[in-house]
Amino acid sequence: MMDNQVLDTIEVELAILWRRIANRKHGNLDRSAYLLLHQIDAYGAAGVKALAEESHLDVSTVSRQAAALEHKGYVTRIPDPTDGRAYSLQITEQGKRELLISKQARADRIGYLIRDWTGEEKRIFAELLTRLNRTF
Amino acid sequence: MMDNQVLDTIEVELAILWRRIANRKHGNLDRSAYLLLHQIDAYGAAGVKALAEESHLDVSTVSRQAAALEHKGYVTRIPDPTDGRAYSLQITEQGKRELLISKQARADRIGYLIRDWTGEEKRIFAELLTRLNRTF
DNA sequence: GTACATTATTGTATTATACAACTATATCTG
DNA sequence: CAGATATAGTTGTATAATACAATAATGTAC
Repeated sequence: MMDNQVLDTIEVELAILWRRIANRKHGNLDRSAYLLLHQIDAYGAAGVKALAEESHLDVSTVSRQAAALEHKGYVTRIPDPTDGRAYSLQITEQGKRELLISKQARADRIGYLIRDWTGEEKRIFAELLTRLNRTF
Repeated sequence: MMDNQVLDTIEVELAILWRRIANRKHGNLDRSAYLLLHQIDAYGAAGVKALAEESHLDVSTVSRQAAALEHKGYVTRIPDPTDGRAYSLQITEQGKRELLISKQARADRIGYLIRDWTGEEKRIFAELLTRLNRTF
C-alpha cells in the first residue's frame, strides 16, 4: 500500500523528469553528442557497433552521431588495420576540451538546481540513479 | 571535491536516464498522452493554456496532444459558457479506465526494476525526484 | 570460391517538441 | 460604441533523436 503510493510517485516523476531534461545544449554539445563523447572518453576508443551496444542505441543512430562529432573535429576515425570495414572513434584534444566545458556547464546547472540538498541527499540520489540506469 | 564528483555522476546519469526512459507505450497511452491525462485527472478539467502552463509546454504542443486524447475518447471538450474561445478538457470514464491501466503497467515496470531496493531507498528516491522536478 | 556474416552508412518514418502565423472571440480605451 | 489590442486555441513548419530497412563493402567458413 505505502509501497504502491511510492511507485506511483516515482513513475509519474520519472515521466515528468524526462520532459524537464529535454534537449538542451550546453556549449557546443547537445545531449546525445555529449553522451557519446563522454562514453568514448570514459571507456576508450571504439567502433559504432560497440558504442551502440554499450549505450543501447541502434547502430544507425550512433553512426550519425559519430559522423557529427567527427565533422566538428571532436573525434577522429581510425581505420582498423585488421578489418577493412571497421573504424575506431578516438576523442581528439579539441573533443576533450569541449567535453570538459560541457560537463562543467551541466554539473553547474544541476548543482544549482539541487543547491539546497544536503551532501548526503546528493550522494544517495547519485547512487540510486546509477543503480536504476544499470538495471535497465 | 567529493561534491563535484557526485554532481558529475548525477549529471551523466540523468542524461542516460533520459534515453533509457525514451517513449514507450504502456497500454494505449504514450508518455506525453499519459502525462496530460494524468494531469487532467489529478488537477481537474482545464483548457490547453492552463495545462500548457502547468506542464511547461507550448500551447501548440498541448493542443495537439489534447486533440489526440479527444479523438480516442479519453477526454471531452466542454465549451466555456463565459468565453467563446475557451474549452475545458474533462476526463471521461474511458479515459479514467485507460489511465489506470497505463499507470498500473508503469508502476509495475518501475517496481520490477527497483525490486531490490529497500522501502526506504524507494521512498527517498521518490522524494528527491519530486523535489528536483519542482525546482526546474 | 561461393555463401553467409558483419561493420558501417544511408533512406525513410515517427514522435515530441517549439515557434510563427492565423482565426475567432474578448476586453479596453478614447 | 468602434477600433485597437489582448487572449484561447489551432495549424503550418522546422528540428532533434530515434528505429527499422535496405545497401555497400569487407571478412569468414565450408
